[in-house]
Amino acid sequence: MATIKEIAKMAGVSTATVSKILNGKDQYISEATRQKVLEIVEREGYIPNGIAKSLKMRRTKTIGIIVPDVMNLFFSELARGVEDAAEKKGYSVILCNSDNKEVKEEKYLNVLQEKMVDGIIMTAAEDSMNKAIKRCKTPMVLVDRDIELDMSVGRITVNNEEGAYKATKFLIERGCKDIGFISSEKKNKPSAERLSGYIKALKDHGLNVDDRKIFLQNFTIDSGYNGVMALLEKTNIDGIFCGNDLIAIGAIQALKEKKIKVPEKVKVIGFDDISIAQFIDPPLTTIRQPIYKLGEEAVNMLVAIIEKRDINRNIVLETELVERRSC
Amino acid sequence: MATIKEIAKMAGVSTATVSKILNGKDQYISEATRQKVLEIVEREGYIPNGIAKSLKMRRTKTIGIIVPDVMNLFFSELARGVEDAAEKKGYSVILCNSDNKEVKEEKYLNVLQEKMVDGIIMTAAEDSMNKAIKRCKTPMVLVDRDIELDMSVGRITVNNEEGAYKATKFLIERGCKDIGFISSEKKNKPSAERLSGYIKALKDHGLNVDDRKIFLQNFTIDSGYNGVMALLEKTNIDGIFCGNDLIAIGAIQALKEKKIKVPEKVKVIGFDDISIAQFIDPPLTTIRQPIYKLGEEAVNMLVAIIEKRDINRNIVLETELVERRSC
DNA sequence: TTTACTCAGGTAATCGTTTACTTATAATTA
DNA sequence: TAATTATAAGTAAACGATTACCTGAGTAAA
Repeated sequence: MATIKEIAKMAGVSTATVSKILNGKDQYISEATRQKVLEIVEREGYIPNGIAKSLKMRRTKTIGIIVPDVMNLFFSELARGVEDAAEKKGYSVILCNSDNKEVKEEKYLNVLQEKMVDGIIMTAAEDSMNKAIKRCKTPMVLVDRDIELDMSVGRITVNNEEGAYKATKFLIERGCKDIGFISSEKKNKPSAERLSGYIKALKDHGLNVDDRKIFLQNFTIDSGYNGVMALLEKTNIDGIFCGNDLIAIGAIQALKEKKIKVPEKVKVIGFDDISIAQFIDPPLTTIRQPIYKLGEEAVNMLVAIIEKRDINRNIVLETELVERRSC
Repeated sequence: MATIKEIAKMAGVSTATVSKILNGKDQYISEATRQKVLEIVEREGYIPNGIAKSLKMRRTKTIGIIVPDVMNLFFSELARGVEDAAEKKGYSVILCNSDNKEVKEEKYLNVLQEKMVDGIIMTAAEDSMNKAIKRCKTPMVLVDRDIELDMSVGRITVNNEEGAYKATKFLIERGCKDIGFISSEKKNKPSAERLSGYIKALKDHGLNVDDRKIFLQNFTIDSGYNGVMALLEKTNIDGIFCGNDLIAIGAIQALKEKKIKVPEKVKVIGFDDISIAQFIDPPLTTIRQPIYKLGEEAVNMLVAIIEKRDINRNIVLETELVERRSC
């Protein structure tokens, strides 16, 4: 692979001249040499060494994104939003899957710092990550899950409590009296917030909160299935608010197995509106999060932090109820 | 951020010594200095600058992956397989979404080369990419789609024709006489191969190939929907082989809308076995591709090429029919 | 005593850019 | 004419690691 030095020699100019031309700092370069250099660059298929450039410039035009799992539709959409926005701004993105494991999160945080990424977008598993995050000097924005932390990092979340409130209220208005809640553990922030919204809505409408109707495990299809099975053993339900759409999918599957009709006997509402929510049977009523936008906004905020522009470092996006046929 | 020079000064040793210790080349380092250096490294939270390292070592321990769209479940699973395997081997992965657009593919190919990735894994849209690919000096393996090219790149594909043959044969054995085929355009290699398998199976079983039963558009849910609508206008069908599961989802949706029962009136079989195939209604019978494994194998092959180990550069994985309730 | 070898570390070139300075010439101004 | 300015380059020092080669002390063998 040719280097700038060789290109310079071929063109009979200095490396400085080549560099200036390639970077548009050609105010004081004659058109003749400009053309000649460009020609040789083209002919040789010269590609500048970005690593050398990064070393000198102290920036890599690369950001890292740490998510639990890209195979999860929520995070694949988030990742896509991030990548699209990053690409527009001239950044590449390094993808890391943490499986919600602290040890992997910490490892990736380290790798990304070694690779000198300009910034990191992260969905951190738990509050216990805050030491590691604090130690990290790279600009960072936390997405989806808020972490107890000082204000040095950006945060982009969704109004979970209000979304959950809307969902629960919707079920109540459709006549449900015994509403179950299936979600992830409380140490998962969004899950905890959705639980609050659920409880608040019940109380506001004179329904009482019944622990036997609450099942907290994971944000997975399996948990949805398990949740329904567990709930049905202990109590009666005529509606389920699922902490996310994957849970809703598992829940509906379990209900079908039990020959319980959705929405006639039990109404189900999800959270997220992942892309397949409309294609399951029945099409899922759910609380839509602007997932793709979450990713875009994360990049915008991150780049602002990187460029030391002054911006709002705490964005909360709103949700929207999407009515389909599962309620 | 501290540099190796500062660490060396604090420890009262040379940078060479620090470097050797950090890289395990400490055969000729006394335990005392080793401890002292490690202590200071720990205390200062020193993280070596990977960019500088990469410049000197001429490798980045990073690979790039170019796929049409991570939001597509097929590619998110592929990406996950790649990332997991890469992580195990100490590589990071830069994610690029091409939307099947040549201009984006070429752009990313360039960016990745500038970033000096050690290798590239790619699902290239069309044969027309082969010039750009040939020009690229970085080790590369093509996944999912084969491209007319000399043997300098690795390829990992699936036996599409045989899978399609199995699928079509399965429908025939279930009593279907009028079998439609909905898939992507022919310039998409896997789609073309699946078409061949479909045709071969029909011929082998004495059924004739009817152009009105073939609809080629995209590998999307919408295309599945459009395909069914188009097919129903022109002809009768009692079975559909869908070029992938997304198409099958759209097809089933269209059939439901038309009040045509699946599988009673029309049997549907997909291709891929993406993670949600089992959760749609009815659960989708499909030809499973080892998608995750495709990603893993791609990394293994790529790393072998990077390390100049001699290996088979053309792997074809087998498919497997997964029977569920849509047939 | 001399030679040779092992041990424990240091010196400095190198990777491929960018860019603050410098230089040289030509053009303009006073 | 002299001084200034604009134009068109070139020089070389970083950026932060790695590592081939070098050094000097101690030890063992001849």
